[in-house]
Amino acid sequence: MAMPSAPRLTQTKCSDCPIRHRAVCAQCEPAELEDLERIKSYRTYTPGETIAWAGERLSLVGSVVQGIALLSSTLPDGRRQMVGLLFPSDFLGRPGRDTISHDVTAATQVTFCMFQKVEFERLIARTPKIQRRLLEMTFDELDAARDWMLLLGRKTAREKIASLFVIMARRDSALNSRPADQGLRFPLYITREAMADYLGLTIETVSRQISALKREGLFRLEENRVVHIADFARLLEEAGDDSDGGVLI
Amino acid sequence: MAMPSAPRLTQTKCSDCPIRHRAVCAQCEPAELEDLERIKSYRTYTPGETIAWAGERLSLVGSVVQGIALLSSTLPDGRRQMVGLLFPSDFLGRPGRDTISHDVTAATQVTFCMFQKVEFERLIARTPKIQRRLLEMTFDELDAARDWMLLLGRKTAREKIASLFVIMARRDSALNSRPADQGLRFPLYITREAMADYLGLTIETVSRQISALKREGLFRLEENRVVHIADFARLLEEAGDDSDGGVLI
DNA sequence: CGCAGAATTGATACATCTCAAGCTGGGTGG
DNA sequence: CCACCCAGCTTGAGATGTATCAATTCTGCG
Repeated sequence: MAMPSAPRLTQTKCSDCPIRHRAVCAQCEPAELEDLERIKSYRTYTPGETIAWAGERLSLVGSVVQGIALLSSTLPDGRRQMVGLLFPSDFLGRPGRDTISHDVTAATQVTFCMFQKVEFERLIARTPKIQRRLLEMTFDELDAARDWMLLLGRKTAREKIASLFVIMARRDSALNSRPADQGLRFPLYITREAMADYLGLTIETVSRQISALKREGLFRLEENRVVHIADFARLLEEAGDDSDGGVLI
Repeated sequence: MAMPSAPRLTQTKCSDCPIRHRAVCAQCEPAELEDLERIKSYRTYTPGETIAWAGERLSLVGSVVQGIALLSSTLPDGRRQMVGLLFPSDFLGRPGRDTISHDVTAATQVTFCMFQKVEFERLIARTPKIQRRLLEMTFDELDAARDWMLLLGRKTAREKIASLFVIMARRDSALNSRPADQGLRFPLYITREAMADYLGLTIETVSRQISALKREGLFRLEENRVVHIADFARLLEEAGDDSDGGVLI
């Protein structure tokens, strides 16, 4: 399995959209989808491209349709911390605010289904179902952020790497069903630097811990970019959280 | 200034409520407040008391009216990380979920204005204004959690302490207007252990850094529990984030 | 083929943790 | 009223995990 080829999306029909049942529009009726279709537009960014800078005015909000985007904060002296990893169906932006609080960059080629913020605000004001879905998604992100706080504050470098791989395996398998005969595996969409920024480590430590876990047979790497997990339960154990017996989802 | 005396609340009228204009009910009209008044009830917990355990069924949601509550997560081996600090007007619980994801404890005597979750859900379903306010508050908490991720992942112990004091000074001054002639000051409602758990440090490191900053004249401590800040701008600088010139709020 | 960015590996430094001892203030009971 | 106690806090000395600095080695690509 090579890294994803990422064909450029030219999607227009919501009913065929890959994130139709997961995104902010998940609970919409056909009539409500038509409302959305009238005001949506697609935007695609190339890997490494900056989508927005923290503090910038951003008059758009929207969902990741394809690819991965990164949210990060930077201290004045350059230290950086990733604070969010946006997978397909995740929502970017905040209705009711006109600046964005974090830097947003494209990790891979990434396509958004965007709305003008003012139009989206009008829409949620008259469509409580969408507002409710957005509330659910925001609570989910808050829970995820808090879980990440536990990782950042209390886990060792080894546990951090194992936890990251667990999360990425779960998120990937929720989105893509891969042939089961090849075992559990997922692409590492992000660089060592992005991993380091997500985990609050340096790239050297990330590299050393990946090497150590690999050496101990927890996974193998295909061309340094695809992880093949040998024993998911053992990886979960290394992640340090409650060992719930190795259930994937 | 001694630690707060915390008179027990026997509040019943929303219109006199100290958090009336900040909590989830902030935008409610008098008629909507009546709806809330019918289903609300007060609960008070004593310092140190456990309010709920992570994973537990919790059929209540509500707002902190008075006092401080702590949200934390624990790893199987006992390492703990605080993931939230609930001040008056902050909301606890998640409509649409019947378990709570974190441990909740009382740092001080703390009083909640609670609702049965099912009743609150019915209420927000017919009162989009409350749902909208809850969405705003959840976005604010998400932003705060992400800022905390930057602290946990990238700041030094010294910066962490300075940042905590900045946050506590801001939150305290937003709630209580203190006589200006005595300079900027706020009570440390939480123990060194809670600070350590919030900052991802040990209590020894917290203690050493507090001593160091105190020695350098950034603040003084009154009976080890009230912080008198000598130079807020300097404290902000020590916190490491963008030095925006020492504005309090 | 050779270059540039990304990743690995090694040697050393240092911030924070760990373990241990002592201090402080408030409460209790003789 | 004083001696004691205990939880919370401080301070010290040494251990350790991760950062830092510095080479190499990979990998993809023109």
